[in-house]
Amino acid sequence: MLKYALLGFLNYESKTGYEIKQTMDKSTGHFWHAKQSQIYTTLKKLEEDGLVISHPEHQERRPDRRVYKITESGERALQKWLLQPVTKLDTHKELLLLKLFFSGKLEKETILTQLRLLRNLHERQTELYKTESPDFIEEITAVQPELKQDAHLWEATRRFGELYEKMYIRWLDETIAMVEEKL
Amino acid sequence: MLKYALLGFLNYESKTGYEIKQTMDKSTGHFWHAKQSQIYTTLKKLEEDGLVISHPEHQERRPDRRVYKITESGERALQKWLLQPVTKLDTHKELLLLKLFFSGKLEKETILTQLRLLRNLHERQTELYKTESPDFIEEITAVQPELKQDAHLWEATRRFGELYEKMYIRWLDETIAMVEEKL
DNA sequence: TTTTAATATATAAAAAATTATATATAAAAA
DNA sequence: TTTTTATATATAATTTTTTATATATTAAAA
Repeated sequence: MLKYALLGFLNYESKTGYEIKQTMDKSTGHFWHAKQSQIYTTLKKLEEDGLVISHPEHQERRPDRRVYKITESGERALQKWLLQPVTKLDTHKELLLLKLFFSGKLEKETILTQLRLLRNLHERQTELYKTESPDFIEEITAVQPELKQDAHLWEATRRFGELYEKMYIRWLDETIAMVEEKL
Repeated sequence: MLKYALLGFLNYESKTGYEIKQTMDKSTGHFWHAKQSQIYTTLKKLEEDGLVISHPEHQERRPDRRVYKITESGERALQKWLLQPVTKLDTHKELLLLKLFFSGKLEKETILTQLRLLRNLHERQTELYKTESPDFIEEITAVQPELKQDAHLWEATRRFGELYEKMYIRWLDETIAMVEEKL
């Protein structure tokens, strides 16, 4: 699927792999991420398949860079993908749940310490969703008001992150209380 | 991390790769899953590393099977891993969010159809959490009451799934309303 | 002013995960 | 009674993802 994420970004404007990485981290990062190396190799494959084209740009005081541009074929592929509905749920990996599942023989306090530590991490993440991400959206639409429709959808994805964190903290509180009482 | 999941299951009792797959699908499936092929190859690696040992069992009317057993070294590795706290959040991939993020140019009705379809999927998943999973936990503790502590933790992981689905549906309802109003 | 960290760019190697393929029996459906 | 589907077992090939490595400049810190 990463290929479609890359096409999605390039459909707004041409970019280098490096720039795409920066943009992703600030926008889709919390529901779709990739390492820089993976972005570079996927861009190469997209070019082999004719969905993007690139040209090198010489730079004076930086390594040369390679700018990628979506092709018509790439636009069609993106459009086709966007029109396909999602027909099954994603599966996720939650390390904390995996550990907890097998923690029946650990001491109560060990489990509680781990749960409380994680609660802190999620508190911090919640703050990030409430501040950083909306700023990012406002910045963009200030400069490019034609992206207002897009911005509503971006905001919906940010909102998902916020609700997710709230849910997680609620579950942690419930689970901490349960462990205190019943284990 | 799959290796620790496998050690976790084998720490309850010896099993074949096939059996582990069945058990995983019914228990950790919603927060930690693996394909059968991956389970087999990871079991092999665990044996090379001395964390499990296996022996083949001849069967009359079935292909021979290979039963894996955790070693002392494996038990120590599992214990050590369980004691390490989780220090950073998992990242997830949510296909629907990725599509939505790039859907600014799609027709309103196309987006709504996709959101409503996904809402159905999540409704069904919610039902599964409310019925299937608790049954599974009750079955086990009926036969092995010494696993009651474990069962509380298993129930907590099931509860996570339930809260997650509720949150997802709430977000879908919010988002559907937003699209109807603002796009 | 030397060292360290950050920015900008990318490839190579290794590990993890998915998809495809293979064999054999039993049970169910056509 | 032939075909299909489900159960039980596993390996091979491919794709995806992560980790490690590489180069060069600028800015910041010691």
